[in-house]
Amino acid sequence: MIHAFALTGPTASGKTAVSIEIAKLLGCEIISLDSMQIYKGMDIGTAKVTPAERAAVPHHMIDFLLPSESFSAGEYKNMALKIAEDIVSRGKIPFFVGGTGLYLSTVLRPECEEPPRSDPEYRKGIEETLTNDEEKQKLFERLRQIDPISAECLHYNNTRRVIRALEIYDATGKTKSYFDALTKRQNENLKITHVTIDFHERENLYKRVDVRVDDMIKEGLLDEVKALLLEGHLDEKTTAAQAIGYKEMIGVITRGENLSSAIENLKQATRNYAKRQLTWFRHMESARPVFADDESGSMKQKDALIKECERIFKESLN
RNA sequence: GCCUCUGUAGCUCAGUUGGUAGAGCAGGGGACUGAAAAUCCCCGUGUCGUUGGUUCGAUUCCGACCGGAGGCA
Repeated sequence: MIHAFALTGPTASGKTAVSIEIAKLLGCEIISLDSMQIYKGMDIGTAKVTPAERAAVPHHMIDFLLPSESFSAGEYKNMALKIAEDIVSRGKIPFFVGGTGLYLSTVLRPECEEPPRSDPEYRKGIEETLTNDEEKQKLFERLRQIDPISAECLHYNNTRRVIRALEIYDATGKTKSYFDALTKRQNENLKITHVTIDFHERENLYKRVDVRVDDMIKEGLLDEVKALLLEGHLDEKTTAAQAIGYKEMIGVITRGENLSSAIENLKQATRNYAKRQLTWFRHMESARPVFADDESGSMKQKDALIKECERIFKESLN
């Protein structure tokens, strides 16, 4: 049985600073819970922990892939759990920190028969047939025949997930809902103490997002993306090229789009993303919210926030 | 000064041959099981610039006025 900590929250909520302090205080190693910080060279745009921070506290699941390589939540789970065991064997506490909700949810599920890896060729083949609304509905209808349970919780417009559900069936002859059912119960081997940072006043978060984006630009996000492009690691089709901050800069560099409007778009996309993250974490059963601002809307001192989180983690150790 | 266009949701704009209006974006809520920084779903009352007039009824037609854009001087 592994006992791990998790700290989640929307982008720019201050997770990193809190996590470093907690890790030092309670003896943790950090496992990044972030689908973009896995990539080498994507530092500024992902607000990756600095070398100094990494020297102070060991970080895992960072910088091990090129942006041109693909990755998945399943691989994340396998790798991260192995690392967590390793950390425990060294007498430290594994500490998941980041904003990718799916990765945390996946880690929390029990290990059992695994659904197949997703196949880009299969995806592309189907996507090409989806030229209009009618085709989408037809595809959805096929899923409804095969796996009505999965179809029920999907909208036919969400072709990405409709395709995934069909892919599982076509590859294995078993439905997506079959695999889902296997993991419905809790992972008995993992106990998690999960704190999520929230805001009473949404505007406080959005202001921080704007400041963060301006900082990224000052730190040289545009040059970072230029360099990645030159090295040929950021071609348009990869996941990494869709990352917020990267897609906008790619537009500036390769399509001559206006930089200041790209920055505005980047801020907007980040705010929208932060809201989605909030929704995800607020509804996670494991999540215990800690607010970065008080009810009247004024921001808490950083130390106060750290103390609050520390108290929850500390108590969970007994 | 004259002429033309224009003023409708936080923003950009549709629209009503006269019966008080609707899209996109923003904003809010939600979903999420190996692409997830992705993908998708739900939520639209606002002095229809102001003020007179015509009309049973005006945001819609007419006049004046006040903004804005352009043209001629």
